[in-house]
Amino acid sequence: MSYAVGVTTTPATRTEQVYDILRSELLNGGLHPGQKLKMVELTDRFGVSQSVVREALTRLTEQGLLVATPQRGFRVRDLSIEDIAELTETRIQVESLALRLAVERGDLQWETGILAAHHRLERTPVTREDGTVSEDWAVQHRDFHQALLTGCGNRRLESVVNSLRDSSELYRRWYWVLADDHQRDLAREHRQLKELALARDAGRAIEVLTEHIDRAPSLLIAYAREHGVHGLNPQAAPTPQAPQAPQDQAQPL
Amino acid sequence: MSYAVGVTTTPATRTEQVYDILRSELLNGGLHPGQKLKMVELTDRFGVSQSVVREALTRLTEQGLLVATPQRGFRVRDLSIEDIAELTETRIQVESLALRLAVERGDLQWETGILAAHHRLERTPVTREDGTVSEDWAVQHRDFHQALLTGCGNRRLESVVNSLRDSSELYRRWYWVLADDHQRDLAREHRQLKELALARDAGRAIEVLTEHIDRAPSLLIAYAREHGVHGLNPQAAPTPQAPQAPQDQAQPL
DNA sequence: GAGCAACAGTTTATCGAGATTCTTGTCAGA
DNA sequence: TCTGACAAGAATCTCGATAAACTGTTGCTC
Repeated sequence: MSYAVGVTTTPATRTEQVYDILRSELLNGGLHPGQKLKMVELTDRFGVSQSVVREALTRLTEQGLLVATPQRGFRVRDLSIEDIAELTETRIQVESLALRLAVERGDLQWETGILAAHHRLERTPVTREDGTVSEDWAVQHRDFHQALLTGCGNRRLESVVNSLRDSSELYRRWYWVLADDHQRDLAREHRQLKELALARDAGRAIEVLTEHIDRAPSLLIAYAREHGVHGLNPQAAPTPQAPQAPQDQAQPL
Repeated sequence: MSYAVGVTTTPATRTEQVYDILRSELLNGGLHPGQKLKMVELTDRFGVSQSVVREALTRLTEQGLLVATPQRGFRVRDLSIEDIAELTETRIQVESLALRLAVERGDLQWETGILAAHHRLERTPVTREDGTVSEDWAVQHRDFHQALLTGCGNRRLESVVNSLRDSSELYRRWYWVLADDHQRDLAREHRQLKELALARDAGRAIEVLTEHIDRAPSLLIAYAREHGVHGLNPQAAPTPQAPQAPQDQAQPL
């Protein structure tokens, strides 16, 4: 899935390249909730035409990562406590479902995949030297959770789970910054998940997964209650490590 | 939701108009699984530029209703037994979940909504004079099921359910034609759903809903097993009532 | 007759500009 | 000081054309 490091298959179309970059910036917290995405900026930055950027933004909009208003352009989806709560509830329910099916149906290949993904995750440092979350870790993390569920043998269900997880990623930076949670032992949670899945203990695996998913959003909601809802407004928030989009790394395609 | 009949708010952009039309044709079975969507045809038909059609198609692709291949255009998603099975399983699981939450949490407004939607559904004839399924009924049907679930108070979950249901709609015509099922008493199923929901009997409501969702796909799968998998290939199938896209109704915007 | 290469016709991806619509800032009047 | 109208500026949506890629056919070689 992400082994092939040196192969770097160049995407066929420019739209896809722009889409990939924008998407990864969104999921890695490079863009603020509510932030406006300006056409000219993006076309300049990528050195492509409007059509290309527009299609990329349209796709991200359809995924629920952006919001489009006719004649008024695109912006990053807004944060709100209600949405975080609903999103989290949905994720917990649907992902538990998928995990149960996976534990029931998973075969040898599934087991092996979990072991491999967990090993890679374990050996990838969470943060970089400068303290920001490593993109590499984010990839391994995603892969591990995907490996857990892939045994369910239902691609539709998997894709629902993935799409919900992506939506949560939009908020990850804000979990990390606003509700920073130093006691958390992420590695332990992942180890438990791996072991319970392999032991085919669906019940306890779901318990751990629920706690795993719920922890960050719960803290974020608690933070917001404490500091007033406006604590969730990124502009007003105690602006964290380099929240600007890395637009200085601009490089034409 | 669909009360306002005379208001016909003209969509702001041309893209949206084209998108709406195409989407409704897809969901009402106006287009074959696997069918190619040609640019020139569509631009001619709607009297708009390529950009407009392209954006509409891109959005439908992102929803999983179409499939896009770089340099090779767009086509309607293919039918396959595996996909129908997976889609149905996912729908049953997720929709049951939402129904359980709705029954637990629904308030007076929810109850009223179910009654109203059911009444409208009951009074709308299923088929038109010529035997095809009425689009109006399809709308009322959708609204009724949405009313059932809206009590769950979770918009994310609702939107997952809706998106899965839309995907199933893609296949509805083929259920109808290939596995035509004359013994079925749809009205009774809906009445039961309404009554069990209002009686707050989540368990039995879910039983009925599961059967309701599962019936058509089960029959279709059985049909395919009997006639060979190629029975699912619309081109090869005993071509039903007017399977052509209604492209003669072309009218520029 | 099978396989391959070149060619013409068709279709898609991308571009840059024009027509519309929104946003912002200024100014007059209450 | 505040409200509302107006105009300049900026951004979006849509268009039609060009460049690039694909498809199918023909003719050639073995």
